[in-house]
Amino acid sequence: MLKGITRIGECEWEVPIGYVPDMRVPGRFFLSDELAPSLEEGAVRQLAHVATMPGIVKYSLAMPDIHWGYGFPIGGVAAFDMETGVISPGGVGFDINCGVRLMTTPLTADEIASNKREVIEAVFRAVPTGVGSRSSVTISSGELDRMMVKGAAWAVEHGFGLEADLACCEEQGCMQQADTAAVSGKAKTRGMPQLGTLGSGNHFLEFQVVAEVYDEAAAAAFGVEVGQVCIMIHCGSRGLGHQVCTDHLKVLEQAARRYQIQLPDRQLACAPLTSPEGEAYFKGMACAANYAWANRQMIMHSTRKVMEKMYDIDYEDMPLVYDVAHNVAKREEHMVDGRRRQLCVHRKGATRAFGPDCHDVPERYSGVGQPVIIPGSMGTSSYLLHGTETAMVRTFGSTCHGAGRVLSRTKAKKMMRGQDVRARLLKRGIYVRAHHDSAIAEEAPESYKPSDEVVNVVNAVGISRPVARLEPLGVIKG
DNA sequence: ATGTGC
Repeated sequence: MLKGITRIGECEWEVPIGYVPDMRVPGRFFLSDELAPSLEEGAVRQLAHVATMPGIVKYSLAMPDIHWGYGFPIGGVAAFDMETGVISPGGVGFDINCGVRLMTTPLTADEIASNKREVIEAVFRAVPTGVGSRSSVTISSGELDRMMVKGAAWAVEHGFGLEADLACCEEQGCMQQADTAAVSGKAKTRGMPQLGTLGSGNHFLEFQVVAEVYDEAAAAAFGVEVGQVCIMIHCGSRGLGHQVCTDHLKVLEQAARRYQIQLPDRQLACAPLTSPEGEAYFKGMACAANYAWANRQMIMHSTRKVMEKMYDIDYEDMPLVYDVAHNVAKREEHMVDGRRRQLCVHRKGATRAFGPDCHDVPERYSGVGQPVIIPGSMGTSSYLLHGTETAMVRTFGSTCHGAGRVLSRTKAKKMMRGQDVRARLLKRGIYVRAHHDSAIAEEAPESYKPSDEVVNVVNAVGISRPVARLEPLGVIKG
C-alpha cells in the first residue's frame, strides 16, 4: 500500500489528515489486497484534496473502483453541509447522470439463441449510436425545456414508456430543482438532436442472461430469475450534460476565487451551495440529469418496440427493474453522529445504495433496498445488488459503480485490434455490434479491472449485497 | 464522457 495510508479493516483504508495540507476530514477508501496494486497515487491525492473543501462532512470517500479523474477521483463520494458546504462540477463529472438501467424480458436465453444476431442488428438500427449520433425524433426547444424539467416522465407522457417505469427510476427519473434558465443556448443546441441516442465510449446496450442468483427473495422482488434474458442500457446526458459542465466550470472557477475558497487543484472549482453560482450549477446539473433519464427511457422504449415486433411478447412484459445515476450531486438527509443533517452528496462514478426502509425506494422493493446496478466491461459479468443499512451509516448510502479502466484508450488501441476482440467474444457466443472496430478495441475486457473483485469488496464491507450475476449475450457499442 | 485538442 502507498506510504502514509493506514489500514482500518480487511477492505478499508484511511488517508489521515495531513496526507496533504489543509485537510478538514480524513479520507477513507475500500479496497481488497487484490485490487491494491492497481491503486493510483494520483487518485489518492485527489481523494485527499477533496477533504480540504469547505463544509465536507465526516470523510472524503472512495469506492473500490477508484481511479484518477477530473478534480475528484472517479469512484468518489463526498457529502457537503447544505449551509456551509460547496458544490463542484468535478464531483459529478462531465457526463452528468451517466447511469444505467436494467429491464427484464419474459424470454430465456435459449429462446433468443437462434436469432440473436438479428435482434441485435434490429436494435442497432433502432437506437442511434456513436459520437455525434442524431435522434430520429425531432423536438422543439420548448419541448426540450419541458423535458429537462420533467425528466423520464416527459418521455412517458409522449408515449415512450409506461407509468410504472417512473417508480423504478432513482428520484422517479426527475430532479425537482431543474431550471432551464441555468442551461446555455449552446447546451440546448447540442442536446436537441441527441435525445434517445446511446453515445460512445463505455456506453452500451447489452443483452444479458441471468447466470446466477445469490438472494432468492431479493431476486423475486426485483423480478429476475436464472436463465432469463435482460437488457442493460448504459448512457448519459450526451453533449448537453457535457456543455452544462463546461459552462458552469468556467463560472465556478471565478466564483471559487471570489468567495476566497483555497483549492489545492483548479479542477476542484466550486462555490458555496447557498451562492447564486452554486445554485445555478445545481439547477443546470438537474436539467442535464433529467435529460439523461429521458434519454435512457427513450432508448428502452425503442428496444421494447423491437422486442415486441420480433417475439411473441407484449411491451408490458418487459418491466424496468431500476435506473440508477452514476454521476450526480443530490440534496439528501442523512444521520451523522446521531444528528439529522441536510447534505449535498456528490457521487462521481458511484451508485446510490439506499437501504430497505429509506425514502425513494420503490414500494415493491421496500424490505429489500434499492436495486444497485453494476455493469461489467464488454464480455464480463454485470451485477444486480441491493442497498443496505450499512451503506446509510458508512457511505452516505453509496456503493461502487463499475470496474474501472486499467488501460488507457490509446494503450488499448495499440495493444489490440478491434476485429480480434470481436472474434474472440464471438467464440464465447457474445455478438458485438459497433460502427467501428476501434470502439471495440478501446472497450475490450482487458482494458478494465474485473467487475467481480469490486463487487466482492462492497459485499465484504456490507455497503451493498449481490442479488444476481448477469452474463453478456450480445452488445451494442457506440 | 465529449461536434476528442487553445
